[in-house]
Amino acid sequence: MNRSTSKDEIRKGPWKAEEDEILLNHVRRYGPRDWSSIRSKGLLQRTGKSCRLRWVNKLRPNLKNGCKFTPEEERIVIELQAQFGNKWARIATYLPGRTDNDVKNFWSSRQKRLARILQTSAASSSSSSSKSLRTKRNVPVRRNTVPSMEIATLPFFGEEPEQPCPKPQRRSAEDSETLKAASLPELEIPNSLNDNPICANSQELFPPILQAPEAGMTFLPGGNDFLGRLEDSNLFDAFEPIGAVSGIGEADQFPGELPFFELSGGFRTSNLDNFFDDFPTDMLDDVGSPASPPRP
DNA sequence: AATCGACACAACCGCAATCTA
DNA sequence: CTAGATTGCGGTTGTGTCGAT
Repeated sequence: MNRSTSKDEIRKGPWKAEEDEILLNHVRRYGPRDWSSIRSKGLLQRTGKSCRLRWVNKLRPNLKNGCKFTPEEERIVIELQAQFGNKWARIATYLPGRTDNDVKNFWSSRQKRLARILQTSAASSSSSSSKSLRTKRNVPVRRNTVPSMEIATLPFFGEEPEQPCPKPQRRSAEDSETLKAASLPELEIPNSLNDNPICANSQELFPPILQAPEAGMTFLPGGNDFLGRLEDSNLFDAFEPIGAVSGIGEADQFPGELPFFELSGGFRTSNLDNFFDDFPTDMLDDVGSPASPPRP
């Protein structure tokens, strides 16, 4: 791979612990800036760009490294993506401990999954044999699960404090299936950032982040946008129109802080919780070929 | 046991915006 | 004012892991 050779050469690829340590020392001493000087001083054979990225994505304090996105975080991302588009850095400011890269990866992963689901369903719709994902991954059909719109009416703010980063590992298939089979408890995870030590700590570290980036910003729940972007209205015929649930048509206002965690009047868009996970995969069997891909 | 596909994650690249001399 | 340097962002790619077959 020729990751690093001569002294002048820029080193690429995975970071070593020693490099991280050097980078951390630099930040401790000079702060998170002057990235280019790290190389010019001969401390590391990395570009300033690379150093900055490493700091932002891995070394910065209070990052939720190794934590899968909680349903709450997933919902926030979905909402904000509908609102802002692919402004990952902006979206990430609403998710303490998450980086733009995290959000970006999460989203693209979801998009791929959705695209695959739609593709599979389109391909199999003609043959009416809907093995698709369910068969392949042995996903149980959840005909009795609570429809998303009903979930939206459930109490959203849990009581028990969430364990911070309980397990730094990927979501196992078992996790996913458990989540699907018994989604309600999972959906009632606590939402208060203050309950999460890491998040609470983040308030000290990133106070500005917890303010709405734009004061008085109008928050359109985004559900309509988001659904619209799926460009397959038939897909959602089974659901009530979003606006039909407790006056969703009107714009909500962000409170001054913690915009997504303390919305009053019910956070209707929780219908997007685990949006993709909540797809009963066979539901798509009745859907014809999408007019166009979900969204690039 | 081997293989494959899906997924999560890390890191690079190119471009744009911003800063600074 | 301007050119070069630096920083920030979004898109993309590469890799490792895990479950299913």
